[in-house]
Amino acid sequence: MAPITDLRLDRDTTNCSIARTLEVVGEKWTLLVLREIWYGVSRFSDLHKMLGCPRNLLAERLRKLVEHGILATETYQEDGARSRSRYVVTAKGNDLAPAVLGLLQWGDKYRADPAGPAVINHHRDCGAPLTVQVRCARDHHVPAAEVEVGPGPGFRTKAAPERAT
Amino acid sequence: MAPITDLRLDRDTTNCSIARTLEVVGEKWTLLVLREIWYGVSRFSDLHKMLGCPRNLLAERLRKLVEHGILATETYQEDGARSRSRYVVTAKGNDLAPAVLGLLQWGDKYRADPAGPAVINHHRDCGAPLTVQVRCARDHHVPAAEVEVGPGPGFRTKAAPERAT
DNA sequence: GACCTGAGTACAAGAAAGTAAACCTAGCGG
DNA sequence: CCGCTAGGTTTACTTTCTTGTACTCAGGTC
Repeated sequence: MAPITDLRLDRDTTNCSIARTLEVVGEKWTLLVLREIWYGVSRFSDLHKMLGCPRNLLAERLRKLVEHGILATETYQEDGARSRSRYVVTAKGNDLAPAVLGLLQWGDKYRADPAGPAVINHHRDCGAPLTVQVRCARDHHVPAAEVEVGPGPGFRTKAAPERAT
Repeated sequence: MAPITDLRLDRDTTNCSIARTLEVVGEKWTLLVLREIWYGVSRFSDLHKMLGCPRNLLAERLRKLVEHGILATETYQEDGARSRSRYVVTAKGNDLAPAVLGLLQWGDKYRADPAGPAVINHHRDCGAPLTVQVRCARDHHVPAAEVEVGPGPGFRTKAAPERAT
């Protein structure tokens, strides 16, 4: 990745989508909660069992994820049991899949268990395994070295060095 | 995303590439440091200026990233100045690009600044803007709803409920 | 030889986040 | 109507992070 122009030292760093995403999902456990739910675990106590994280943190993370529309709660009732609630991933939550699968892919490549990856993702429709890729609008595969970073419409500089009037 | 089989309640969660990746880059500031370096900021004091994070944390994050081979230090010398060191991203670091651009993409979609994104990434070779996509080996574009999660070679169950001999 | 700059290290004090474990509450089954 | 279970709260404690200053060290400038 290389900057196309100088995004450099007077750039206003407060408008950053990466930072804003991390505000929502950057805390410890948050992405792992999401992972578990993707993997099919949906109830509070099961999540707690799988993750081994403190219950209050789990509760807090779930609340935040629901608040941000990444998860939703559903109530359901099994025969002869009282109604329960469980968590499901929304479309907004599913849009985090590229990012999370990107982390998974990196871990598989560089920090894998000797035995290999614990899970493998496939395309439901054709059975082939998945990769996360950066693509351009003309559908070229774009390796990181060919990424060019440039200013967008929300680009700002901070405290433009204007002289006193 | 849906599990193909029950990865469920007796799954051994210690073999997880997502968790292992987050051990390296999951702390506060780490991915933002990487962002700055991708954006062309490479010197300690400049990184400090841009991020506004405590110097000791910046030093610690940089050390860890270098330790893990995501960054490397280079020394360089400008005319008539003494030699300095700066940080550059390695190939291993560049492999985090899909994950980080995935976070960026999500932020652009759901938490954008009113003015729009601060940066836009293009394909250097053709100028077209980028997206991060999940693709299968047969090159289908795979939306999250078509991702099927199954056990891999490193899949383990924990404390298999074996009877006493 | 005194001072400046870049690249850190060292320390202290307070705030925030994370951890551990006990406690609470609503239904159901007996 | 007692206890069990799922789904949380509360409270106490520990670790990290933040804020902010001070110090080091090397090479170059004045």
